[in-house]
Amino acid sequence: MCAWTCVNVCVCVSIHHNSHLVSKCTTVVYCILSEMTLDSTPGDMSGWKEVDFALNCTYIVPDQVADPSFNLPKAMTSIPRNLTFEYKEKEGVFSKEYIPQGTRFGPLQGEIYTKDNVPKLANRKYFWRIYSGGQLQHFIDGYDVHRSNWMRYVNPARSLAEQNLVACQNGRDIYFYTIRPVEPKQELLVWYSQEFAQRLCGQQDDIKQSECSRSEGVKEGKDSDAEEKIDVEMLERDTPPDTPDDQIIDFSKKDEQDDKDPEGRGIIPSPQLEHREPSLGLNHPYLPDHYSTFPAPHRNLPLHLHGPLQPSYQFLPPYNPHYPRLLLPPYSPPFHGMLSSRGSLQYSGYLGADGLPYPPIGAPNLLPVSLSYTPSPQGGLKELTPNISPPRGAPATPELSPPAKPNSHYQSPEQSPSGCEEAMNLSLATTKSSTAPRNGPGHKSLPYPLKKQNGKIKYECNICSKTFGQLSNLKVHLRVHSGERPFQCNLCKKSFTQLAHLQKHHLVHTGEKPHECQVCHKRFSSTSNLKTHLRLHSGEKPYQCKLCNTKFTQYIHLKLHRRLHSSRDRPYRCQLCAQAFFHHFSLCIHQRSTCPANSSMPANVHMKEMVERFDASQEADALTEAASASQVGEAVEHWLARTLEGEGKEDQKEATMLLKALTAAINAPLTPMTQSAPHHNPPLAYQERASVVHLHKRPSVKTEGQ
DNA sequence: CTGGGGACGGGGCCC
DNA sequence: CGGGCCCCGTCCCCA
Repeated sequence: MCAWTCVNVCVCVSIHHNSHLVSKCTTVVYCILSEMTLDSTPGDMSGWKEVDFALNCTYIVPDQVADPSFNLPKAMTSIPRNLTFEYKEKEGVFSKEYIPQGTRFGPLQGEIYTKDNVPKLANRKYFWRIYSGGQLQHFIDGYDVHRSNWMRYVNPARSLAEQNLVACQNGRDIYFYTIRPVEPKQELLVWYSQEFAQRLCGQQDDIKQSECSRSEGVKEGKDSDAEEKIDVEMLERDTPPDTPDDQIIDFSKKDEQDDKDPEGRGIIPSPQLEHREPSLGLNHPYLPDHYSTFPAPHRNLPLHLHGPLQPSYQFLPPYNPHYPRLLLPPYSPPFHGMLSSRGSLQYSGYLGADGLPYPPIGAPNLLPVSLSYTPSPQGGLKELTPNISPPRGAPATPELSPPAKPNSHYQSPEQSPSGCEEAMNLSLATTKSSTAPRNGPGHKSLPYPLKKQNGKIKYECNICSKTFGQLSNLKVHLRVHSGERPFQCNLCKKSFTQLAHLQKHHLVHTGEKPHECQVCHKRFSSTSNLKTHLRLHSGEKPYQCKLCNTKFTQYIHLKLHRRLHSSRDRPYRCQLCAQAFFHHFSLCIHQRSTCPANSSMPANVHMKEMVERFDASQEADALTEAASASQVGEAVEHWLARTLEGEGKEDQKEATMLLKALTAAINAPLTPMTQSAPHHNPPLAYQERASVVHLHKRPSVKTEGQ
């Protein structure tokens, strides 16, 4: 923070065109600098207010202003040039280049709702609360990608270590400030400022007004209390328990409440909710351990709902003792921190990723010159609900199918970024007015440049990094992210990303079933469905539950079936990794042999699966909890023998080895690390986590996770 | 709860 | 470069 304030002195004047801000900034900076120099213990920062962030920020990065004719959601086009959307575990916002500490992004944009005019069916996942005079004044709703800006995509930080942004309310706007330098390709992860959290806590925990901030303290309001309850209820509906198998990255899971499209039948994927968290539960630094006892799907919610809308947030302390450390990162030496990781880097001479010099980030005259087409990463279909199924009578596209050129909303060649060979980054991308030379084939109709690999163009999606063999495939794929659905059914107004889908859909209306089963002569509208049907004749059941070996002809049936296993109470939960078991001895085996949190043991996924399967077996059920190690060992042996009947020699050989390991684990003493007492009858912190590894590698049978 | 059918989404690839 | 076709996968609905 010292560094931050120091640089403020140097840079503010040169950057901010707003003289008012400059003068204020300088004044405040000197004050803080002095204070910090005298006493730099982290505790000193506890008094930092949002106004301090506002006054001390050094760089202001405005949103990109996109040409509205591009018809792309503002949430995508507004992203500043030094940021980009990327898809890792999920979609997020990443830095493209070094961003110094003390950089301000924002303000957050979105639909404004007062308490009274929040639509009943509003999706509150992106709600931000704006307070004024201690009262909740309105919400900013980032749900609509056309009204919100890129900030809606910034993921919440799950730990102090990864947090690099802090959210502050300044005036009636929300800004994100970098609280540490952000390295290139690092994800931006935000958490509330202390004050912000306080306000939210105040709402939730009835914190006394006097404990809240001087200027923006929050008064507990009964209205908002009621509102919280509603929110939580909605949340419960919004996030149905997931299937136990977190190994399956399934972005097509449905968010049943909110994602109903206007047609009321199709449900839009909600990747935001899915699989955000590692299964082993990273504890948020602000939250005590109980936090992890809440179902994972809740923890997966966006930042805004981690707030008072969730019970878990109750544990957020109004003043977090850790927080000041954020402001004084240990690696940020006084006076140099801001540029420390860049050595002698000077902003005046800063070279962009494109190798071209450009003025300091955030200078007002530095509005991006490019429309970096960064389609909504998580946007996918979800945020584009209005486009997907436009309200009747107001079709997004004419009632012809297809109504428009599929790529009509992409940039025209004239608008497209430069495609010159070296210009593979967005920094050189140009706007509509650009006269930069066009690139070779495949570039001109894409709104972003493509990379080259060994001289060949790599058709890579800039959102999810999927690569394609042909440009046309990539273009079609991009609709998944942009939400573009150019093919609309003129009968029911449903729209589709591909003409073939529309054509298939038409069969719904015509009743045509072109595919016939040669066995029973039943007819089907699709080959897929015919194929599924044929399994009934062949007896093929490719989907097998690894816990009880029940097989199914359809994957969805296996998924439904698995819930039965996970819904049973598993009272014995590992306190290290949160995996739960039906039996105490299974927990013991787990802790001695397969607990992933026990770093002293090499990860053995086969063993892990064995333990899970045995735990769910009838042999395990038959044992008493007081069973001796030898009795457990005997049961394991019996279970293995039964399970492996008819298995191949290889499997048996492998199983024998595993049995030995398992038996050894039963008899092994607990390592010090795993000696936590079994957790009896806890609320299940996590749903069962199924393994993706298949003990018996039979290609014809797909067990869970396959 | 299981099983079967219907519908749709997405990607590969050929023309 | 886009259309067309095919395939795989997933989910919903209902019996």
